[in-house]
Amino acid sequence: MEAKTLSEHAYNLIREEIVSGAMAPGMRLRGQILQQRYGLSAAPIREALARLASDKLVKQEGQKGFRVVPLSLKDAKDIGDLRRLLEVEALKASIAKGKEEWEDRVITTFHRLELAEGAKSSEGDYFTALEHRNRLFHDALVSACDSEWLTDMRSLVFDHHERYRRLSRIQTRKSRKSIEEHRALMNASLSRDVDTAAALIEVHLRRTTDAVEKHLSEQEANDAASSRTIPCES
Amino acid sequence: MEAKTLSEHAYNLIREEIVSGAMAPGMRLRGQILQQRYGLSAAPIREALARLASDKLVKQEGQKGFRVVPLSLKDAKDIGDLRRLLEVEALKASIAKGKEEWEDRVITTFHRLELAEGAKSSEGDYFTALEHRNRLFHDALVSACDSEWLTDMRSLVFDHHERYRRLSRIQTRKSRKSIEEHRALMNASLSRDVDTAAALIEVHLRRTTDAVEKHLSEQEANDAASSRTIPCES
DNA sequence: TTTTATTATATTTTCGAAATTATAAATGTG
DNA sequence: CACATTTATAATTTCGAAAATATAATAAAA
Repeated sequence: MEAKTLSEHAYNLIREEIVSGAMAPGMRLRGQILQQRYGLSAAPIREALARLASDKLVKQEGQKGFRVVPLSLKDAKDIGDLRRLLEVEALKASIAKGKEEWEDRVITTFHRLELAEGAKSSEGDYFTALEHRNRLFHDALVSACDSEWLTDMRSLVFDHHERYRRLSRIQTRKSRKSIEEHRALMNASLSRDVDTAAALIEVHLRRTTDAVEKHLSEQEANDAASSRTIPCES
Repeated sequence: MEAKTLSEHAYNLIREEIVSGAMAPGMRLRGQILQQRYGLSAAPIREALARLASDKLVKQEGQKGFRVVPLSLKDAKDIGDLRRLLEVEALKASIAKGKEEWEDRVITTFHRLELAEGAKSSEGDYFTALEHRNRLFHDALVSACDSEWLTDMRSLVFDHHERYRRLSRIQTRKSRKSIEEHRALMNASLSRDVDTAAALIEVHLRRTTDAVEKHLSEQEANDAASSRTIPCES
């Protein structure tokens, strides 16, 4: 986790800000501003942005600089589909290979997630904490998958999916009983019931994706209506 | 395809050299050498390498510079599995959405591949040409898949898979009747027989992967034997 | 007034060199 | 002779500024 180089450090920082939503979708990433924000020179910043471009988190447009990749309904669907495909596969592999250590990790992270979901939703960065623990639980589930390629790719798609999820979370606050979904998922996984677990995660992911898509299509409708009067350039 | 920036240009050039095998797996990528090779300064070279690092084609080791990611039996398996997963999915989507233009493209690229496979294998860069046309055919098959995410991920994994494929191609020269496999794949796809096409590509990819793995495990056995006497640092 | 050129400004991109870090060689010590 | 320490060398990484490019503002022409 420690950054051996300034480029790497910048990469981690900017990445986190993009995934968390602190840097808004579509936002321009001006070199000078980033440089003084992190107290760095042009080179490491640009290297970080170059890597983020390969991660599809930023987009470089000719010689017009970089910007955070915008959100779109189309991408929400494609990312949702891809995440389901990868996560199901990773979960199957993980269940097949998981040892005691894996079981412990699943149980622990579920417990923490349960606590967070039970807490009152008024607290400060409640959603951030929830999102974090949600990620830790899902990471734990697939952590016994021994294909680095599958896990890395899943992780990348997860990050993108999170950008979308944060959007709809603010509105649909714990409307659905995700605690029970998570528990069922854990139980099926620990009892090595691959088919049930796969079916459960499939449904679980499809639900979150549906919520995102619903929220985004409504928003796009609004945007289309308002942009007829106020053409805006972020 | 045109590079708007020197970084992008360098990225394309180095990428091609790595995927084609011109830059050997494990090889160190010294800045100065790359700079004078392409007539560029440090900045664009490093940006290119940073992007290639996110593509998993090069690895940055602390402050010891970059090197081409080495080949390994483990990665060959993982990449093979992942390619199958993605390509099957992309093919299904493509068959479902493909229009006349897609059919034309599939037929055309198959024809060119057929010609190349029929040619005598003694010619200069016969394998390079074959590899190229093989790629164009497979690209055509999945070209109607409208998920940019799925196609991009597939394309990345395809590149990695190619690195491995080139290795075994030199030995197993057209031992298997890949022309017929490709023809069957085309026919099933064009007649919109999703299940058959999926099964065929599954088998087709598994065969190439098996050949790669076989070749690599033999090589690893040899390496292990010889490295006992001559510890070598590339 | 609208459109097209021209100038000025701001940003990105690239370079060449300095600073940092690793590698190799050389020197000294147990 | 082996082993740790120091010195020298080479490489990567980072900086600060120049070059190239785009954006905005101004002026000229239709």
